[in-house]
Amino acid sequence: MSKRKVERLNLLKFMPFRLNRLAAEFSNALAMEYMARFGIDIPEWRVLATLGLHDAPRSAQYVVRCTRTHKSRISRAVGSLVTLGYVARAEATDDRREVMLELTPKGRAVYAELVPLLLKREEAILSCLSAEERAQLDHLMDKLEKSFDLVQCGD
Amino acid sequence: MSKRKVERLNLLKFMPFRLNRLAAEFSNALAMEYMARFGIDIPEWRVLATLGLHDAPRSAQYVVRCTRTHKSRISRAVGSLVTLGYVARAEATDDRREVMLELTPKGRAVYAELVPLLLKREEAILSCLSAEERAQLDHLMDKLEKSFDLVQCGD
DNA sequence: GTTATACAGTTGCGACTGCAACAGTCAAGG
DNA sequence: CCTTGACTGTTGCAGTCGCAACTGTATAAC
Repeated sequence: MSKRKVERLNLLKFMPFRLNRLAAEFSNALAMEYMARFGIDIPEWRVLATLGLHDAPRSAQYVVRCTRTHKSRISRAVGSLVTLGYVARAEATDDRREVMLELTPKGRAVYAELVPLLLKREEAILSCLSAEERAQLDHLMDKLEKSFDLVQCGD
Repeated sequence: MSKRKVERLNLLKFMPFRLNRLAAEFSNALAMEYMARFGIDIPEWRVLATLGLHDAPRSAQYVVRCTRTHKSRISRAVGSLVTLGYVARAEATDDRREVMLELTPKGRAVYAELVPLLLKREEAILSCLSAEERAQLDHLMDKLEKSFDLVQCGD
């Protein structure tokens, strides 16, 4: 009768658990900012951020690819943003299946106001790391992302 | 009329976004294993992992603290695990508000089978990093966790 | 032109989640 | 003893999510 010792696992040192916890804390710390101020949630913020990065309209499919977010989520987020008057939908002239999206002036104003706030908050949270440590973190995450085949957003 | 340049933000370099994406990928890569095999999901796995780490029964509240998971989620996860026959509920003798939880022999068997599989998978995913890089990652996450006041599980 | 296949985006549906309200229990103070 | 406040765990409810089915459009093959 073998009474071999059972291999144990400490959840607090288990990578998926730690990542989930950290991601949730990080998001919550920043979400306060825009949720309260402009009535948008995280998927909506992702759409805003993607459209705000460019000056020309983009298709919904493009946003899906860039944000790695399910198309149904993007579709609903776009719906909310249109209702809020932050985003305008327009049919594409060349391929009428696509829906072209762009920020309205009101949406651009929100974006311009939001981005510095968020970057400042991110900065505050990362201030517990030295410059070198931040560079390490960036490098490590790059490596992990690449190994997951999470390649960049093909423009 | 000031036409100042708008500050932009690249979502792919924005920490909460990256963390969320990485956490989701990591979890999905491992969740396959136990979801398919034993019909449990992530919150259920967390309960299993917490109880499996100790030999004596623990209260539900203890699991809540260790996993940083909402008590309603834990309550429902425990319900499923009891139905599956992996966990046994017993009233606490000293404080009858508490529900003491422990793994059944069947639950222990699942734990013993699952842990090596998960550690192996985690290992495979982290194999894109050198030993030094892994130490760095661990160190950086420790620092971030501490700065979020995510302190250890008070036993 | 017609058919078949592939793609973009929307929506109904079932499952899951967190919040808040709740019942049961405990401990302290009068 | 009784009341008050705090704590543990459960549950109803409303909101969100992903999947799969669907509509409408484009493209290719014949």
